[in-house]
Amino acid sequence: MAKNKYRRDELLEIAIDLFAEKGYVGTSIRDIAKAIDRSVSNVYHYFENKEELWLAILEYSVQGLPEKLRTVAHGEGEPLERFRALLKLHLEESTKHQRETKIFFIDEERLSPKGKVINKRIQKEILDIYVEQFRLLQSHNLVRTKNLKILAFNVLATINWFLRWYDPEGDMSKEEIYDEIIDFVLHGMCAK
Amino acid sequence: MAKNKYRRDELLEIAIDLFAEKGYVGTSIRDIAKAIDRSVSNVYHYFENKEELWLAILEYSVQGLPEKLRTVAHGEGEPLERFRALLKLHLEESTKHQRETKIFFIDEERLSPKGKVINKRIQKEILDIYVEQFRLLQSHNLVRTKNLKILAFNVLATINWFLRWYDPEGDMSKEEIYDEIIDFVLHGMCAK
DNA sequence: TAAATACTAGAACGGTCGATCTAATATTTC
DNA sequence: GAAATATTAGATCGACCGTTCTAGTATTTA
Repeated sequence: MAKNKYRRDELLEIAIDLFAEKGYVGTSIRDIAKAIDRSVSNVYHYFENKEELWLAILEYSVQGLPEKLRTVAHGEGEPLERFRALLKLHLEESTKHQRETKIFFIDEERLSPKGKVINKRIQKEILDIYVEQFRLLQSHNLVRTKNLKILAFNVLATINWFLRWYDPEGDMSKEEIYDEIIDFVLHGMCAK
Repeated sequence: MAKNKYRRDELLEIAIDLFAEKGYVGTSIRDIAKAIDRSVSNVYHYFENKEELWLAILEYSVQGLPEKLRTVAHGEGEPLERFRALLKLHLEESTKHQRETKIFFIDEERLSPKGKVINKRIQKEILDIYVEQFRLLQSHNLVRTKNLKILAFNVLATINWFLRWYDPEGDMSKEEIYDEIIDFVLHGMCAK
């Protein structure tokens, strides 16, 4: 009972790697099976089909992100400091699940209706968290911009684009990069 | 001589539509032929293979972007106003070629080595234009951030992400959105 | 220990893929 | 008007796709 869970997760890990590298359509079940040196049947034993495998990856990683973000967003403290913590957590979580988050954005259009719905829902949840934060900050006169939705898009742009160029092997430490990004975002939105 | 060019371009237009919607791997030559009600051979008559069709799209649209941006970047006027014009042009061009620019970012990893090289080159050219601008602005004490490359990534993030959510049918006019984005970017980078 | 269940491999199925081949019809060139 | 060339359709190729089927071997359950 512990073993099969282990083998299932191994399979998920490999699938994440391949999906992140070659995309959903570009990765075949045979590719995944071959990469972990098992048979195709083994994949179908743990997952009903390719789409369910994809959804399992989402559940395994990205699914929980909105809840984590909300915990910080609804927490205690000064509004601006809390928002700063929100950005930091979001960047950290994205880095931790860099491959999965990348998949999440790359192939969203190529999924079945069911997959699309789930994808859209998660993105909407995250967007709403930010818009809500901006409304709060606005009531403290801490936001300059008028359109909060566009502001949210711009902030999410910076966070999500970061995943495209960030290289763990690069010169700069994660912390340094986080600080630069947070600085950019805060000045981009703040009133003073 | 005019006619075949015309039919070739029609083909390109359809291909852009489908690639933007379904991605490179997700769109077959048959899909393209069927969408324009021609035979598969017709596609292969105008383009050597699928990859060449892709490259033709790049040439048709995105290829010229760096040169256009450079023209503004190296133009006359106050550094900051010139940079503002650069952002505006970049947003306008991206919107004009929204579908192609989207393709450009979506499937970059699924190309042949040749395609990847071209893709990377264009992205590098654009990045360099921005880094150069920032160096100039920095010498006028107009840039707050230390790391110019990360700053460039952040600015490009905002511009490129805009293509993902912008809906021509939406409420806001393009001009309004451009202004919001430019405002966000300028405050994100500027010193004062 | 016997029956039920979990797991695994490999062949096979129907379908689509990019690409090619054959052959016919326009169009241009001389 | 004849030869060369451009353009078209449709059949066909081998490779690969997601998925299923068959059949075997471990492992758990009673």
